[in-house]
Amino acid sequence: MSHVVYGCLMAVDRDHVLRSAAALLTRKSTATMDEVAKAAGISRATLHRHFAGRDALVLALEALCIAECETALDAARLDDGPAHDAVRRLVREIEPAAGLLAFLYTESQLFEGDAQNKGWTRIDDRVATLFRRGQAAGEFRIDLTPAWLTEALYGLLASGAWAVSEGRVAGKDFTHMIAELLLGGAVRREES
Amino acid sequence: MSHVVYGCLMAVDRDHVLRSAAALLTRKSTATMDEVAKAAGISRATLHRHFAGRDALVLALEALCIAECETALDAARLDDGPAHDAVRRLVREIEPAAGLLAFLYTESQLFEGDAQNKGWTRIDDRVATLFRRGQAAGEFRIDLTPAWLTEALYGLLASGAWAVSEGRVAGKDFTHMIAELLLGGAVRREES
DNA sequence: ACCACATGAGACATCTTTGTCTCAGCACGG
DNA sequence: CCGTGCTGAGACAAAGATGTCTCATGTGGT
Repeated sequence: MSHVVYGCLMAVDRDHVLRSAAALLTRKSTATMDEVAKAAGISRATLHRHFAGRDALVLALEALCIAECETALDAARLDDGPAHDAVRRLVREIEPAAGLLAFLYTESQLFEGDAQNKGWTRIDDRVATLFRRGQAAGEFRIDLTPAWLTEALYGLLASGAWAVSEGRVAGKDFTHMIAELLLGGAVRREES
Repeated sequence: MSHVVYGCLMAVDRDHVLRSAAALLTRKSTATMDEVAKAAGISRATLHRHFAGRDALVLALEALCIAECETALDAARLDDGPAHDAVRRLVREIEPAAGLLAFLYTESQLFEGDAQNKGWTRIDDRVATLFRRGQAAGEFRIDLTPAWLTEALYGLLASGAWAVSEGRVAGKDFTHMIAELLLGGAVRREES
C-alpha cells in the first residue's frame, strides 16, 4: 500500500518544510515562495504541491504556532503554584516558538477575517486567565489589565526573538530577560 | 518670487503627506503607494513628485520618526532627576510617535544597510544611557542589560500602539500601562 | 488677460511574485 | 525489469505594484 508510505513521507516533509519556512520568515518576513522553497531544500513546484499558495503556507504556520503555543501552555501548567512561577515556566516553554510568534504577530496585523482566530483567542484567554489568577491571588498588581499583560508578553517575546536573532542580546538570556522584566520590571527592589 | 511660496507649499504638503502615510502605514504596513496617495488626498502622480518611490517615502518616514523621537528625548530631559521618572516622561513624550515607530521597528527588520542607521543608533544610545544611569544610581536592577531594556521599550511601545489601535486596551492608559510595566513589572509590591 | 506651475487622471512599460502546467529524471516497490 | 508516482527544472500567463510619461485642468501671481 504505497499511499501509506506516501502519506508518511508527506507528513515528514511537510513538517520539515514548515519549520524551514518558520525559521526563514522569522528572519525575513517578506521572503518569497521561491526563497522559502530554497530554504527548505525543495523546488517551488514541490512547495506548491504541499501548500496551495502563500496564504495556505501562512495558515499552516499559524496552525503550527498555535499547536506549539498550546503545547507550551500545557507544559507550563499555568494553574499550578504561584502565578509568577507559572509565567516563568510559560516563557521558558514558549521560547522555541517565539520567532514564529513574532512573525505571525506582526503579520496578523493585516488579517481581517482570520481563519485561525478561534485558536488565537483560546491562547489569549489562557494567558489572560493566568494573569487574572495572579491578580486574584494578590500576586500581580491590578492596575495593569490582563489583556495588556497578555499583549505585553507577546511584544516582549517578539522583541526578544528579534534582539537575539540580530545579536543584540545573548540567546541564553532570552527566558530570564523576558520573564523577569515582565514580572519585576526594571526597578530594583529590596524584597527578594 | 513664486518659488518661495512654492517652497513653502511644498513643505506643508510634504509634511501632511508624510503624516497621512504614517497614520495609514501604522494600521496597514503593506499599503500601496496608491493607497498612501488616496489617504493623503492626492494622486499617485503627485505622491511620486514628492517622494521618488516607496523607498524614498519610507526613508522620509524614518527621518520624521527619528526627528520626533529626538524631540521626545529632549523634552523628556533624560538626565534630570530619578531615572524612573525620566522613563515615564520619555514614554509620555514618545507616545505620539509610537505607531510610526512600531511600523518602522518591524519594517526595519529587513533593512540591511539602513541609510538612517546613524540616527537610530543615536536614539538607541540615548535610551540605553538612561537605563545605564538608572543602574549606576542603584535605581534599576543590573541583571537586565541596558540594550535589552531599550529593546523591550520598543517592543512595549509597538505592542501598546497596536493594542490601542485595535481597541484591546484604552488609549488613555497607553502611557501608564507601558511605563509602569516596564518599570515595575507585573508583580505587586508592598513598598510604594 | 496671461503665464507659470502644480495637480489629477490615466496610459504605458516594467518588474516581481504568484499560480499552473509540462516534461524528463529517478527512486521505490512489485 | 517495469510501472507508479514524487520531484526538480523550466516555461508560461496572470496579477499586482511600481516608475515614468503625457495632457488637460485649475489656481495664483503678474
